[in-house]
Amino acid sequence: MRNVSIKDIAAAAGVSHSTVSRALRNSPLLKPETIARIQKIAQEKGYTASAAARSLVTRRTQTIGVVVTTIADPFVAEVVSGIEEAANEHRYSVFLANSNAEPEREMNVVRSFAEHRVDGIVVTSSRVGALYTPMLSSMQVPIVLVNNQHPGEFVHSVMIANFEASRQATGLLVELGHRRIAYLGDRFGYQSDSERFAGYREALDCAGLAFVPELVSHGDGRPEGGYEAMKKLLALPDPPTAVFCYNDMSALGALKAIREAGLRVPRDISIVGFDDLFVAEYAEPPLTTVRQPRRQMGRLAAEILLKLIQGEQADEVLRVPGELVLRQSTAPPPCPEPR
Amino acid sequence: MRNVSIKDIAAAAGVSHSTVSRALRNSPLLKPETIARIQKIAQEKGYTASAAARSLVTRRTQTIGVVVTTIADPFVAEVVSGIEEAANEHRYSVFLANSNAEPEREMNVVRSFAEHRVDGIVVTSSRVGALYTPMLSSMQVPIVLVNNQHPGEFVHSVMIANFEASRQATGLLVELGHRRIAYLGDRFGYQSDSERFAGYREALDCAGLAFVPELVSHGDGRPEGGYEAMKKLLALPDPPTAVFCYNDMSALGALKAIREAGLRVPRDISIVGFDDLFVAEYAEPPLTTVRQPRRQMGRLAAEILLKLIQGEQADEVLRVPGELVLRQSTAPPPCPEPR
DNA sequence: ACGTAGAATGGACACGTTTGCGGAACGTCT
DNA sequence: AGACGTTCCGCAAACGTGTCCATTCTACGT
Repeated sequence: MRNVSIKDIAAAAGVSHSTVSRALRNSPLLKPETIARIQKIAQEKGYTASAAARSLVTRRTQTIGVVVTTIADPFVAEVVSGIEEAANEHRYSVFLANSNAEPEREMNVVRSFAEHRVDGIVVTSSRVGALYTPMLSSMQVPIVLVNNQHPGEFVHSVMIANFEASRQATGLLVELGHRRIAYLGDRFGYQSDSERFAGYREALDCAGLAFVPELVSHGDGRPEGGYEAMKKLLALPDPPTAVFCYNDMSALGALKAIREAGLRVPRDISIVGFDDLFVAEYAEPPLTTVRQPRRQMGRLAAEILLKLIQGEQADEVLRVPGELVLRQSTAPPPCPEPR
Repeated sequence: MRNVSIKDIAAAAGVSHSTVSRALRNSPLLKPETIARIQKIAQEKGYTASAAARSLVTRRTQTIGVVVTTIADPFVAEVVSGIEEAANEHRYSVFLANSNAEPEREMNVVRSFAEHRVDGIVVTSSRVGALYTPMLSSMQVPIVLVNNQHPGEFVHSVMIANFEASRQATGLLVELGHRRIAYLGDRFGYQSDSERFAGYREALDCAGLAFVPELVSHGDGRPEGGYEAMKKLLALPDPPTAVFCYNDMSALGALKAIREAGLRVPRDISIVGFDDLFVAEYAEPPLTTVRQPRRQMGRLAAEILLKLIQGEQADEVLRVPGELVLRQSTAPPPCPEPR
């Protein structure tokens, strides 16, 4: 059964289809009673405009594409939630595509977005494939990145203020009295890792603490990597009394390593994470960490994108502040053993 | 700058646009060299077909709509990941829409899907608003539900085999030697709760254990509710030695309540969850739970939907088995206090 | 050389919408 | 009464593609 079109309504109302079109868009060219009459008929017939036909002539699809490495990543999911929310408020719909960081899927994503003529794109994947960058930008639409590790050739992005947040987090450990503070980083050379590391260094400097290279260990951003990296730190002759971790996932692994070593958090060692993933709250002990306003970041990215679509100016790199969330994985350092 | 169309290519190749259309679709009506020549030109000009124009005439959009309450729910996100994956393999794109369980947004979702003429819909939200059910079904497209609590008027759905999984999980506790096994359920009357409860009852019956009403307590499916419900159980004169929880979220709350009561898991009390959320693995202790093959369920839902779109038959209610994952929150009951 | 079957291609319309332009109806002013 | 300005509406073209039908071209058999 065909969908009812503007012409069917025109026939029913005894007017031309142009008039119907205008009536449905509340054109001031029509007299109010005509508008009301036509809208009533449209309502009765259960009319729904065809986005395809409309966008064919308006050259706007009211649609944005969102690429993610995988929506199964809770971090990404919340960002997308914010994007979708903001888009919806502006009557935009979102196409979701997972790239899985696979070149083939990345091609599919580009093709799909191009064919559907999305008005703009938000990329929420830490890594964008090299070959895929030029393809994305070749399709003449605005693009906004969220927390991207290689913003390189793109202009617009929304990012967490890594440096400041990291300095603040490390600062907390300093204030608690720690003097041997380790940095458990990420080994992939991401921009966020170097920024967080820089914040860590800065906090040490401010406190007049010397930087000790042995106190830096690298994981892989996941619990397994954090676990191994923490074991190395624990094996030092003089282990740290506090560890600032690149992210919560690493911190989870670190917690496990510490537990297995028979030590207690925060009594023996303090741990600070980064992200405030849901699990941070339910770790044992609940993790002190830096909250990233993920949903908000998604909203902002969408709003910047929508501005760009309207042809307006928008922030090029927007830094949003993190928030230090105090839980129970941080405490003053243990008293030196009495001797 | 306009996108290059089929006509531009026709002009460049000195043929009619119909020929180009055929060439791009590898029609056997054209001779191979013409096809090759035209495809080459299309390639050079960076041609991308317009999905809008195409779907206007084919009456197919190669698009499916996915409604979720919120993509920020990790459970949902993984299901969606599976849906998107399967859809992509069949060259379908997905529209993602969050309903947030708000009537207004639900209306928006329906409008948006209707206007975009999606070929089918997957609903991954535990609750579908009453008013919104008829709207969805009014738009003449196939619909598949995933783990929906009120499948009511819809025909097709994919669900976890609650009863069997729950019986098995409770059975584990029985085998470990527990005799006072509690059920920490959900209070909203969801179908999954009653099915899981039924499985629990069945396992008790099989083991010849009497059902004790006091050993049933209700949370709200979230940690807070689980926490409160567990406190009630702990306050009993003769508390349970094991608890089977409606889901992992409730179990997390239960773990917290137990910790606060100064008891240890699993030494004093065993806990089993349901879902195998990511956090289950990193809870303290790591949680024994029932894994739901979320991604797989998403894939299946998409595949059923795609079959329906092709006009084929498909399973009406597909039950997928859960998998009991043994971790460290379960052990034999404590020895009775020596006296 | 000519008719013809079959292969290859073009013409035209349709899909559903928006919009510039022109025209009819109506009222107002001189 | 005629000129003119408004108000309201219809006509037609356009967006990019698919496809039926008609037409041209090619090659073949006689």
